[in-house]
Amino acid sequence: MKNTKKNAAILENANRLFELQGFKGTGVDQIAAESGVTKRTLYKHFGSKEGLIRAVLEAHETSMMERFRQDLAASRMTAKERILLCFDLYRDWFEHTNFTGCIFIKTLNEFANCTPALNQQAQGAKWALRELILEQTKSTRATEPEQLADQIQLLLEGSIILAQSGRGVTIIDAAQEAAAQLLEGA
Amino acid sequence: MKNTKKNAAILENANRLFELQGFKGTGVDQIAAESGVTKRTLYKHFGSKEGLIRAVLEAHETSMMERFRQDLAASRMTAKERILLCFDLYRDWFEHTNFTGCIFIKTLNEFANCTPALNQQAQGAKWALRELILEQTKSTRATEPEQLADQIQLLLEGSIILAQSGRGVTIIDAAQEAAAQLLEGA
DNA sequence: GATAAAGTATACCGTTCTGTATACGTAAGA
DNA sequence: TCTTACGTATACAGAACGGTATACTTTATC
Repeated sequence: MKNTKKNAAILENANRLFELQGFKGTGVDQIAAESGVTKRTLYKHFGSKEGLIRAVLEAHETSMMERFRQDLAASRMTAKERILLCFDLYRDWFEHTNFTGCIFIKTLNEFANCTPALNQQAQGAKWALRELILEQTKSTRATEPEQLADQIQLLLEGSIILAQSGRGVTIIDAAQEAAAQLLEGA
Repeated sequence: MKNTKKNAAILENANRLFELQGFKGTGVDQIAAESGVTKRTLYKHFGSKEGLIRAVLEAHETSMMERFRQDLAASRMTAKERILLCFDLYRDWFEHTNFTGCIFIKTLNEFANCTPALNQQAQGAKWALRELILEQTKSTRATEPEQLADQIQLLLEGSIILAQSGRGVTIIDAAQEAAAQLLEGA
């Protein structure tokens, strides 16, 4: 019991600090300190910094996908509406005070050429999102659901970058509009 | 003369290593060593690591924009064709053996909450790209050139992320297709 | 050819990094 | 109650970090 509570605290703080400062910009000491835990304990639980990052990414992917599935299944909507709802979810994310970009994108950029395991994990998360979108595009009876799913994801990923680029939250409106247009044409 | 040659060598190597390993993942020692220069010289030229990063970003933005303007002005094309050509340029970039993502996106992700100056510089580069796209969308006589430019950039930025995510280079085809469709509808 | 700038080699400073060792407290189950 | 497992506090090892100092050598210019 205590075990899982400490564990969760470490994961939460690690996730927060990694998002704020990046992976290589965050020391294990800081994570341990802010989690109210000694380094010794942290290393008992996760083995290494890389092990901790793996755990953080896994937890993040799980909660992200759960969140998506919940929100998409919540109300009775058409597939098209569900796809457009994704952009609303992103809008909420961007409006959150602590928005600092996507942790998987951070992973891809920090570890691409030095830690393949982490890189693959981040790629896996992005792929999972695509599969989720694909489920929806298939339901729209679009002629090319795979390409449509790719295009929706392109807009979503792009919106993360531009939201980070000082473009206001309004960038998501342009993305949503584009998605609507693509859905119409498919 | 020698001065500028050393200077260029440092900038090139720093750019390459930052792209490969990230900013915080690359030490000044390595940059100096691989540039055939002592740390002393590097610090004489750029003052600090942050100064070097600033110079790298500035040089990168300059050469990127020059490259774009050259390629877009090369042949006689319609504005729509020029916009679609941007996706071909990105395809070339992705196919390059050393593609490791966008250095400005790396900057946004590594320095968002600890070095505002670098963050602003990266935002500036993304904004410059948008302005370049906007010039083209205005020429298409689209009803909403600003939103259209945003949408084109969304697709371009998204394609960088998905190209890094193990999705093949083919992702750029989906992006280009989407752009064509948006241009048609505008 | 003298002079002054700029480069080199090398060593160092203080800090921070990941990761470990030692020694002590605490909780719970047999 | 005793043991086992897990936590703490603290200190340290060894390396890498950004940045600087000293002393020697090259290079360009007047």
